[in-house]
Amino acid sequence: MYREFKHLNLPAIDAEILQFWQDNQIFEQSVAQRSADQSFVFYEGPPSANGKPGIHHVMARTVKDIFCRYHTLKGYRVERKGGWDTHGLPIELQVEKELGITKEDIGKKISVDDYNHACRSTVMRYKDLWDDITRRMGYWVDLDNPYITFENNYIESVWWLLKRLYDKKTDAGQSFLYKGFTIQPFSPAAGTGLSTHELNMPGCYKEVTDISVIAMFKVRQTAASKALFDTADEDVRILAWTTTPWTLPSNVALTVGPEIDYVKVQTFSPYNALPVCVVLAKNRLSAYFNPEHADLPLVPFDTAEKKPAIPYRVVKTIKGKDLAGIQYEQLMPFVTSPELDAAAFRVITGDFVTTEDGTGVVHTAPYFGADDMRVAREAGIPMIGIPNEKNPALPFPLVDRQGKFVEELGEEFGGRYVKAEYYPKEVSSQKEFKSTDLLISLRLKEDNKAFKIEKYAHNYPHCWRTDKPVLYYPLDSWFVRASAAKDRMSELNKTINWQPESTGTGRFGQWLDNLQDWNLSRSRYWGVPLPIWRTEDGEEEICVGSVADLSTLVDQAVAAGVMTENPYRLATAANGEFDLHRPYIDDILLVSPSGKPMRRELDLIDVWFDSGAMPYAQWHYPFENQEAFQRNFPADFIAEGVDQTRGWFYTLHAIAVMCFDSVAFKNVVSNGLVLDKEGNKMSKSKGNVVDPFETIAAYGADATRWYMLANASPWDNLKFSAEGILETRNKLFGTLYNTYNFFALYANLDGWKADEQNVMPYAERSELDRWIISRLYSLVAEYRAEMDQYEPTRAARAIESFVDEHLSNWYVRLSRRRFWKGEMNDDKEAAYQTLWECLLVTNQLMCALAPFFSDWMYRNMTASIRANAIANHTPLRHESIHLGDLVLPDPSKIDRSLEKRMDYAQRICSLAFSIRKREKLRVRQPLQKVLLPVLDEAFIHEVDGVKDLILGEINVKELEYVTDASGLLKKGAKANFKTLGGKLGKDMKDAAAVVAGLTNEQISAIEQSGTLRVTINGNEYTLTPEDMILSTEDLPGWKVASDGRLTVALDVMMSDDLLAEGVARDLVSVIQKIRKDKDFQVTDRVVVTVEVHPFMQQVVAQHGDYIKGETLADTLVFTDQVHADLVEVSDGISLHLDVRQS
RNA sequence: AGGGCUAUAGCUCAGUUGGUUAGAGCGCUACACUGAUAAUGUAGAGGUCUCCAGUUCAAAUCUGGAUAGCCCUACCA
Repeated sequence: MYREFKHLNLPAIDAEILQFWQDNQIFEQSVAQRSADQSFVFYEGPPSANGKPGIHHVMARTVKDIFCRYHTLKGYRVERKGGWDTHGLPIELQVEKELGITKEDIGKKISVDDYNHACRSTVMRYKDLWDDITRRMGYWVDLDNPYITFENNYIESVWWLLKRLYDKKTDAGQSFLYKGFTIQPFSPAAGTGLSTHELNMPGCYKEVTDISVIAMFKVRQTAASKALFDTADEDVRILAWTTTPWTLPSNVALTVGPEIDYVKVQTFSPYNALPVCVVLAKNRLSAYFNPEHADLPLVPFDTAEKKPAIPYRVVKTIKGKDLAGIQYEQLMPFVTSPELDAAAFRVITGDFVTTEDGTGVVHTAPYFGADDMRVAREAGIPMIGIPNEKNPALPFPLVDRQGKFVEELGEEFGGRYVKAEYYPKEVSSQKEFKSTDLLISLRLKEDNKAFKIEKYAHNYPHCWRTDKPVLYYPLDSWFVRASAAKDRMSELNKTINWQPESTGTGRFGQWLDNLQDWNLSRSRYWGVPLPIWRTEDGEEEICVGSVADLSTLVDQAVAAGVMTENPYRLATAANGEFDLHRPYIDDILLVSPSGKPMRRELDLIDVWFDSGAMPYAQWHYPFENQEAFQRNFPADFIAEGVDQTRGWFYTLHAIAVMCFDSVAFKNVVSNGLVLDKEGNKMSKSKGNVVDPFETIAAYGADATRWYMLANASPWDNLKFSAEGILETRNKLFGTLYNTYNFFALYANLDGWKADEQNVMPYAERSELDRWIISRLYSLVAEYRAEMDQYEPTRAARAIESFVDEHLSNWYVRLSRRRFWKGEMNDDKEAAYQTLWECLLVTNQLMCALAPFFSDWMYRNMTASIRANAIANHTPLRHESIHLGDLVLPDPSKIDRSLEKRMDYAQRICSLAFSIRKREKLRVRQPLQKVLLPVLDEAFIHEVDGVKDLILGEINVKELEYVTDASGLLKKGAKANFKTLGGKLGKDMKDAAAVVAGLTNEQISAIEQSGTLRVTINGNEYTLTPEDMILSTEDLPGWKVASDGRLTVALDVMMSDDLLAEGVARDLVSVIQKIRKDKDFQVTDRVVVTVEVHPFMQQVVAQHGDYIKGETLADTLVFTDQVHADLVEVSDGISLHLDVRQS
C-alpha cells in the first residue's frame, strides 16, 4: 500500500524525515558508501558561534548543501568537515562589553588569563542554536569532528604556515613575513590597528562633515624661492587645504604636482584684508576667486561687509616642479628644532596630486598619511615629533595612542582628543564644546594663517566595532609580503570558476591587481600569537614553526638559564596541554644563538589568517593526516556571501598561492544579501529581521530552501518574503503532493506495484507516455547541465516548469481516465509505470534542493518493493533517496519530434478552448469538427500522431486539414525581418508594407515558384518564402483563433445528437458531483433516480449505457417520486435527482 | 571620490547573436472545468522596458551620458 494523506504538511514531513535520517545515519552512509578515490572536496567557511544564526545563513548554507548533495548523488565522496571561527576582535569586544571593561583594563583589572578564559567560554555560546538550525534546515555537514580555530593543533598548523612564509624569500631575498613600520588605520577607541579587511566592512566609510581649512604657509626668501618674489617685502603664502586640521601641527612638507601649473596671486587676506600673495594651482583659481573681481582696484576691501568683493591679480604662473625646494615657515611651531627647521618645511613633488579639490597643494604630515609618508621619505624630509632616543629618525608622533595631542602642544591643545567623536557624549554634546579641528582652524585664523575655513562633507573610514573615526597612525606591524605574489595570485585566479563570473574577474581580480601587503598584526589578547621571538635590540630573531621546535628551544633556554623550567614538558608530563595562547606563551623566553634572551613579539595575528589556514589546519597538517590533506586540497567547491570576497576568499587564495603555489578552491559561488520584503537590509534596530527557526517551523525547510534559490539567482540580493515561500509551497510541493496522492489512490485500488525487473518497453507505451518520458529525460539533461555550471536557479526553475506545465497539467490531466477506468490492462500498466517513473526521477532531481520532501515521497513510493530491490540489487534498494545514484541522461529516451508534436497538440487545444470560451460553448458540449490549415508537409503527419489526444481534450468529433486547394483559406504574409534586414537595408520598411499587402494569389504563387521579384524604391529584390512569415488570417464562415502561424477553426453548428450527448455529459457531471458530496468511495456502485423529464429520457435512451458506466450506476430510473433537491443539470434543464449507494 | 552590478506589469522574475504583438508566476476581475479540489483552464485589466542622446532599415537588447539603488575599492589633501 502507498500512504495517502489528507493535507500537505511540510513541517511534519521535516520532522519525520529528520528522525529517519538520524535513526539510520543516512548522512554518514551517504558519505561512507562512496569511494575515497573519487572525492569532491568542499570547505566549510567557519561561522562564529558567538552570534545567533540568521535567515541569511540559511541562504548561504543552502547553496553549500545543494552542490554537496548533488555531487554525492553523482557518486562522489563529499566529506564536509564543519568548523568554528573562534578568535578575533568581535569576540573580544563582546567580552569587554559584558565584563564592563575596556582594553586598557586587561592585565590590570582583569588578568589576561581570566580574560582569555572569558573569551573562550563566549565563543561557543550559541553553538546549540547553530547545531539546531543546521539540522532543521537539512544542511548536511559533519558537526561531530569540527575544526576549532582556538585549539592547539589548529594554532600549530597556523604557526607552521607562518614559518613557511617567514622562510620563503622573494627573488630579492626578502622574507614573506617581515616587520615593518607603516601608516595604518588605527582605532584609538578599540586600541588597535585595523586590517584593510576590517576597514572594508560594510558601513565603515561614512559620509561625515568635517571642518576643512585652507592654511597659508609663509614662504621664506631663499635662493630657491627667488622666482616667487617680485619685491623684497612681499608676504607670499602657499595655500594648502586639509580636511584634518589636527594634522597641521605635524606638517613637514607641502606636496605639489610636478606638471601642474601654479599661479601667484596678489590679493588680500579674506579674514582681515591684509595684503598677501598666495600660490595655488591655476585650475583652482576660480574656486576661490570670483573672475568678476579680477579688475577691481587692488585696495583692501571692507572686512565689515558680509560678502566682500576681494580684488586680485594673477601675477605669475609657475610649474610645480619649479616650486620644489622652496622653504616655508613652520605653520604651528609647537615642536621644533634647528635640525628640523633645516631639513623640513619644504615644497616637494608627488604624482598623486590632483587639482580636483583644494588648492592643488597637499599638506603633508607623514605620520598621519600613507601617501604623505611615502613622498616625505623619498624627499628625505624628517618626521616631526617628540624625540626618541632609541631611534632618532623616528620621533614619537604628536598624537598618542588614545587619540590625544601630547602635552608638548601646550595648554591650548595638549591632552585634547583630535576627533570630537573620541570625547564622551556628555562632553561633546555640550553647547560650548568645540572640536579640536575647529579650535585649530580658529587659532590659524587669529594668527592670519587661514585663508578659508568651511565645512566639508566627505567619506571617512570608521572603526567597524566602535563606530568612531579611525586615525592613520604609525604602527609597527608584521606583514605578509602578499604584493610579491600578486602576479601569481592573478594568474591562478584565472583558473578559478567564479559564480557569478564578474565577482572573480572584476571584484576579486581588480583587488588582486592592486594588492598591498597584508598587515597581520593585532595588538590584542584572544587570537593566534605570532610565533616570533626577538632579542631586545632586534638583531636576532627566530620564527617557531611547531610546538616540538618550541619545546626544544625552551630546553636550550633552560640550559642557558633564561628559563627555569620547560612548561611544555611539564604540561605533557602531567597529561595536559600547554595552552598556546597568551599570556602563557608570553612567559616563554628563548635564547638567541649569541646567548641573549629573546622575547615573543607581542602581536597576535589577523583572524582572517586563521580562517584562510583551514585547508591545512583543519587536518593539523603537516603534523598529522597528511594523506587526508592531500586528498582534500584544493577544494572543488566553496560558497560564502559576496562580502567574503576580500575576506575568506582572499585569505584562502593568498595562503594557498604563497605557501603551495596552488589555488585553494576551483569553484566558488558567492551569494548576495538577504534583504527584507521592501529591499532594506535586515537589522535588529529596524526590527525586520526574519527568524530562521520560525520560518522553517511555519513553512518547512524545503519550501524555504527552494524559494530562496528559485526566486532569484543566489548572487542577486534576495528580497525575502513569506508569501514567496507560500507560493513555492502551493505551486511546486502542493502540485507534486497532489500528483502523488492521485497516484497512490488508484495504485492502491488496483493493487499496483512497481517491478524494476519487468519494465514495459517505452515503444509499447502510448504517445502521451513516451512524450512525458521524453520531457522527463530532457529535464534530466538540463538539470545536470545547469548544476554542473553552478546555476541552481535555472535548475530549480526547470524542475518547476516540468512539474507544473508538463507533468501535472498535461500528462496527468490527460491520463486521469486511464487510471480510474476499468480493469488492469496494458494501457493502465503503462500509465502507472510512466507516472511512477516521472515522480521518482523528479524527486531525485529535486532532492539536493528539497531533501526532506523528496525523501519522504521516495520512501512512500518505494517502501513496498524495498525487500525485492535489495534481493535483486536494483537501484531502489536504498532506504533513502540520498543514497542512490543520480539518473543518467539518456538521449535514447528523448524524442524531439514527439515533443514538437505534443507542443502542437497543446497549442491547438489552447486555441480551441479560447474559441469555446468566446462562443460560450462549454467543453462538455461535443462539437462536430475542428479545422486545421496546413502549415507544411510535415504538419499533417505530426498532428495525426496526437489527433486523438486533441479531440478528446477539446471534445470534438473529427479533425480535418485544409489546404490552399480548398479555397477556404485567407492567407496573410508578414516580412521576416531577420532574413530580410540584411538584404534590404534601408528599403526594409517599405518592403514590409509590400509583403503585408500581398494577396492570396501572390502568396500562393511564391509558395509554388519559390521566388518573388519586387521593386522597392527603384531597387529590385528577389524574395524567397523564407523571407516571409505566412499565416492563415481567416477561414471565412468559421470561428477562428490563431497563435503565430498556427490557426484553429471550430465548427460550432449544433445538431440534436450533439446536444443530447452534451446533456448526457452534464448529467454525468452532476451525478459525479453528488457522489462526491456524499463522500462515496470511488468504487461504490449507485442507483440513480431522476424526475420524469421527456428530453432527459430521450437523452438517457440514447446514452444510458455511457452514463451508467461513467457513474458506476447499476440502475437509472425515471419516476415522479424523487426525494431530493432540485439540481440544474444543463442549460435550462433543472430537475430532481437522487443518487444512492446500491 | 572612483570602479562594478542592477533598473522590464501592483509584486517576484524571464527575455538567446539587435528583428516588428516584450513574456511567466503571484495578486485582481469575469467565465469555465473538475472522479487530483488549499488544484486547474480561458479571457480581461495592468508596460514610456528608469531618463536623455547616439549607432542602425530596425534598440528592452549595442554605445555614451544622466538618475536611483546596491556592492566593492579608496585616508588624494
